[in-house]
Amino acid sequence: MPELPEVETVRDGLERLVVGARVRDVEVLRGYSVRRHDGGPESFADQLRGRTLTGAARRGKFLWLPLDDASALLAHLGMSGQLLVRDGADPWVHPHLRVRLHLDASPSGATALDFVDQRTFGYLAVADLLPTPDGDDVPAPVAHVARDLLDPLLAPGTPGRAAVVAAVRRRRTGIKRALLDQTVVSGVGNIYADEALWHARLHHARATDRLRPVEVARLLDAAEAVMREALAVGGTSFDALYVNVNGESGYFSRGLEVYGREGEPCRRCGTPIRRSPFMNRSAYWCPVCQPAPRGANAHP
DNA sequence: ATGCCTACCTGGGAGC
DNA sequence: TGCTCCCAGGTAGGCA
Repeated sequence: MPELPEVETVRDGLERLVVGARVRDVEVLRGYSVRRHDGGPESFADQLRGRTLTGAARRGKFLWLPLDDASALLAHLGMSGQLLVRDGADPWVHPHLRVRLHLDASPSGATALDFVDQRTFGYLAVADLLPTPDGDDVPAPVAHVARDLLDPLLAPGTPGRAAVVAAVRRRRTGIKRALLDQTVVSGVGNIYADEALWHARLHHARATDRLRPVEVARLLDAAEAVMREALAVGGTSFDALYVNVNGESGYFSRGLEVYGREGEPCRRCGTPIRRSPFMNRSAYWCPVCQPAPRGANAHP
């Protein structure tokens, strides 16, 4: 569910509310939610108990809280994960609560950090922080993930941004597949991919190696812009499944131009928006503004 | 090495 | 009501 703007909204909330807090105790209610932690649920709890949360960082859709011992609490929200900050003495237990960190010494008064996850595709883990060539540290499971379009090292006009354009064009696949590949550029998911392609007037099945550099550059600009707009209003929510750390929804669903609008008129040309099967999901697109390449029926 | 596909889960809503 | 089917914002791992 959450893409970069939603994860960044959560990161920002954690930075405000739980950095500086100490983990007093850990309850793992569903072992599967820590399956990517080496050592299992007991080890997960042991490595967190007594540690202080010293920051809140993010790359793409991966989020982590560095600890006071050169490791970090890593979170991926998957399709339905939430991190909710509690401050009551006896906080409500959400039906999909998977892990609860009991906190003390929190400057904001937070008493618990809850990991709630309906579909359980998300996870928490404690992992070592590894240095990158550019000087920042990332948890080991994030080492293969590319930087994202809000990263200063990928800002427009930088060599980093040009390298992303080249990496996209080097792929031998459809442009949307490349945009969703987190090892090419991270943070873009199904919603913002479709939005960016609509803004850039590109069909999702266009071959990467037949796009001109300027077309790819405009697509990346569009993806960055739409994610910044979404972030400014707290992200995209269709329902209570995506919420910030206070349980509140964002407002960007109002700003979506194509995603979820099958049959409704394109806001540029009035043509009904189409929905096509794509990677076991859907691609939403305007057949006039985003003409399909030849042979797109074989690879919709 | 690179690209594609499926599995991993739970639940809401539509259709019968 | 209740069953079945379809759909959902993601990623890793295994296969060709």
